[in-house]
Amino acid sequence: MTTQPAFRRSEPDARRLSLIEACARVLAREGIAGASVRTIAVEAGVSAGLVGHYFAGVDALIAATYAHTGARVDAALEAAVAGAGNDPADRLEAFVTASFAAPIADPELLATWIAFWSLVRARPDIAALHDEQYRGFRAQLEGLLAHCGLPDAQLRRTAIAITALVDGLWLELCLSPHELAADEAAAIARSALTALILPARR
Amino acid sequence: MTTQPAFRRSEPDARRLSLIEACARVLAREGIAGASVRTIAVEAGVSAGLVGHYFAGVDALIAATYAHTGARVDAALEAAVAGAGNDPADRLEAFVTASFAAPIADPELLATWIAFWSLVRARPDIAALHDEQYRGFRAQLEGLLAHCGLPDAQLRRTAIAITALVDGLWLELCLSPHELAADEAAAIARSALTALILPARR
DNA sequence: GCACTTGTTGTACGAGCGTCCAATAAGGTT
DNA sequence: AACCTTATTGGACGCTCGTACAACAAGTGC
Repeated sequence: MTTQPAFRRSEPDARRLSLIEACARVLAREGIAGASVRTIAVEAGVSAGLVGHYFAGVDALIAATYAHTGARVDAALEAAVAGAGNDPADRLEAFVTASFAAPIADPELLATWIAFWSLVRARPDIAALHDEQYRGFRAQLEGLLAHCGLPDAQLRRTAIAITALVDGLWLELCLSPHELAADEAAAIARSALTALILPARR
Repeated sequence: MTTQPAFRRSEPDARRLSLIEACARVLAREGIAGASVRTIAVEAGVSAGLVGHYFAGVDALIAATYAHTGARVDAALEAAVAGAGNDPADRLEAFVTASFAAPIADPELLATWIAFWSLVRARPDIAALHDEQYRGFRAQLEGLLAHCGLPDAQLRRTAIAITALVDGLWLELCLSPHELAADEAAAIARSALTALILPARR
């Protein structure tokens, strides 16, 4: 009888990624309070000590998870815009409504996102990641708005309003999924978008 | 030489309140991770054991803090509407913009609020409080919208959109206070509100 | 088949956590 | 002045936390 291996080695990058994904799942399920080294390690199917081998500490793992999740969102939004053709209005609408379709509208991702928000005030490194993410999101939105003919003077405020709307709908989608469905959120975002940019374009 | 008292007794209600307020301050400053019994007790200037005397546990204290904070917000919004006169449009605008003036626009209150949001998924009791708070907010908003002549068919979606906008602006106000000031948020909310209800009223 | 690298485990440590509870003392009553 | 109620303290309990580290073993090259 041949004894099977007690564990399998992984490519360092693959193991890093699996830890990050496990961290995201734990954050989504239990919130920041449950995101301990041991819980995350169990979720990833490894021992607790391994976390220290790949990350400087649990704080660094959480920050890496934030960065990874943010990149996922960015990529999905970019793909949605790229697939929307050349009409500026179509591209803008695709950008906004992509937030309420797969893979972004995933409840797990939204819950993870809220966990990150709750860390911003107490953790300067998380705050820096947030600011970066936020600037990128708003810059892209301002660009799309400019191509739609929105006057420069209104770009900033309109972008802030739309971002706030999207974030607020994300919140509701995550906190009260029984009250608001993703497709209704998308519909609300679409009509609100029209209402917000309509007055300025005529 | 007369020895001064080692501690002072308080009216039970006053002590309860001081614990709740201390909890809110800790939540705002350190987030949910720092809201331990000992930290809160130090913040309130009492011993750790006293928390157990007034609340079933730290979870109950946090829930009570949520309820208290929610009631504070409700009262401020109600007062704003009451002081806005009789014109339906004025009352609606007062309701929305009150969210960005004292005492609601307080960074500490906003940070506390985000800490609560991060608890909703993992804590059924907090989720229940959230739903209650949310229903109340939206019901009042729908009432104000109806008085402005908005068709019944659009009440729900418009109320959701405005609520999302307000929550999203709160978020930004709290997470990036250096990027967005309360008065600019109020201006954005005001003009967005106009844009959102304008198309439906003509 | 041996040696080497290093991914992985398990344990140990100190600190902080929530909770419980006996002892203390403050403030009012008689 | 003696007394009673109970708000308040401070310490003890068992637990989980993050981190560090020595021992182990999987996979690779020779």
